[in-house]
Amino acid sequence: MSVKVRMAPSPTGFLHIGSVRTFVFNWLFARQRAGECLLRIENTDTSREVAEAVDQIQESLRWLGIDWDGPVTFQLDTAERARELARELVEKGHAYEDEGAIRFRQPKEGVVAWDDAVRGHIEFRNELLPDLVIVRSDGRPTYNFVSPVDDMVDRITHVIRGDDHVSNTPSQINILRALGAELPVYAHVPMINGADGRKLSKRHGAISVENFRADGYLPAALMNFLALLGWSFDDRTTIMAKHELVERFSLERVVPSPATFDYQKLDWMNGVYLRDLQPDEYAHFLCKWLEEQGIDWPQEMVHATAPLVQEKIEKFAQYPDFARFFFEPVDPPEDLDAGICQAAADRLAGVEPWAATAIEESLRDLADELGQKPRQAFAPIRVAVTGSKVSPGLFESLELLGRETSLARLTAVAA
RNA sequence: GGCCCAUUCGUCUAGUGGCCUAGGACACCGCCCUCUCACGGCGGCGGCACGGGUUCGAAUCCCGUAUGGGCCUCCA
Repeated sequence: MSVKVRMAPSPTGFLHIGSVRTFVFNWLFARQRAGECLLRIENTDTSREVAEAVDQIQESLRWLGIDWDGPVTFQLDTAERARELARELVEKGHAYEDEGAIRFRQPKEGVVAWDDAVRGHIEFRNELLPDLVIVRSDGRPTYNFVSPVDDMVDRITHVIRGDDHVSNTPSQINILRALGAELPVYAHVPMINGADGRKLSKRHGAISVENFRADGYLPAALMNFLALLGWSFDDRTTIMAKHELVERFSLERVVPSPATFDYQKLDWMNGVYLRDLQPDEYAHFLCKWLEEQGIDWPQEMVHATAPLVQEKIEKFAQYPDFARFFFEPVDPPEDLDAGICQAAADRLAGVEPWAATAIEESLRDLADELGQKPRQAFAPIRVAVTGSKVSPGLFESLELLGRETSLARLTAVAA
């Protein structure tokens, strides 16, 4: 039998990375089993809805490479259907009116239990479950009612969601039973915390997909990282392309305990993906990112610098500072060794051809003649030319900058 | 407070009673490479929350404690 899952964000703002991790699991599961993955916006609480959120959510998912089957649906669209079912429940004695609202009548004895695909057997005593409101006095059905109803109507086979829903599950199961519906398989995946063990929030760093996009992470790297938060393939595999994740994912290997979001590991992983790109691909993604950030440096030059920075930075957000000297004037400190800069300028004036290897040869000769170690001699030259003690390869940078600019920067220090 | 859940290096995790002298990755430290930074190579540091059981044998099973989290809204 084919599986069917749903991703169910609420449109209250940008897509939170924790929700996305849950969606990644849903998506991987569905794609692996050649099933369906729906996108349902849970907008039952109209007061918290943010207008642009619905578009934003889709844009974020598309960017990450997560697609969905069929049109986007809205929880509110099934409100009428839910109201009818609520009335039926009242007629059958499974629910009752209470000050204009309708409450679900929980069974008063026994237990409600399910075998969670992630956490195993879980059970609750019915007598402890409150009779929850399923339709508000203003007629809008509540989340805990519409959600199982939609799952029933959509014939969802696996409900894969955050474990903050564990406590809602017994009530939703009782509702589904009262409705005569078949139960889906439940899989409650652990939450993601910040380094302090608290819920991941702004003060921890990037939290929405848009944040990560703006920081210059690659979608494939982000997905790889997210998939590994609470799931693993084996004891050693960490870098996995999308198709490999799809092939290898399984709910059985999702762990039940919460995970901490490790930004450093994400950075490392993104660096791995960045370095693995073909040079032209790298340049292409870099240009796209710069454009998104509103930085309009000449594309041709950006392309030329790409091979010089590819192995040096872990995310595109580091590019502007690292490569700025290619595009803008530098402002080196006063205390540079003017002598060696002038000597370098003199030497470089006659280098032919103006290419990294010839430049390197010439500067090494200079260092040699001055009786200095290369690292010692090149330091002031680097600062004079790039404005920083840390930069892409010096000789390649000089080549790219061109003789004129290079000499100008070197002599500017001497002046 | 009640109910439910979780607990292996700092972090992500492997581990389903003997393969564990607990493995890998990130981070960190050291060395090598080296024009800086990074990459790469080599090495190091570091963990089964605690206490009881069960068993010939427990990170793995059971009970308790502690800690953390979730839910207990006419929020989702």
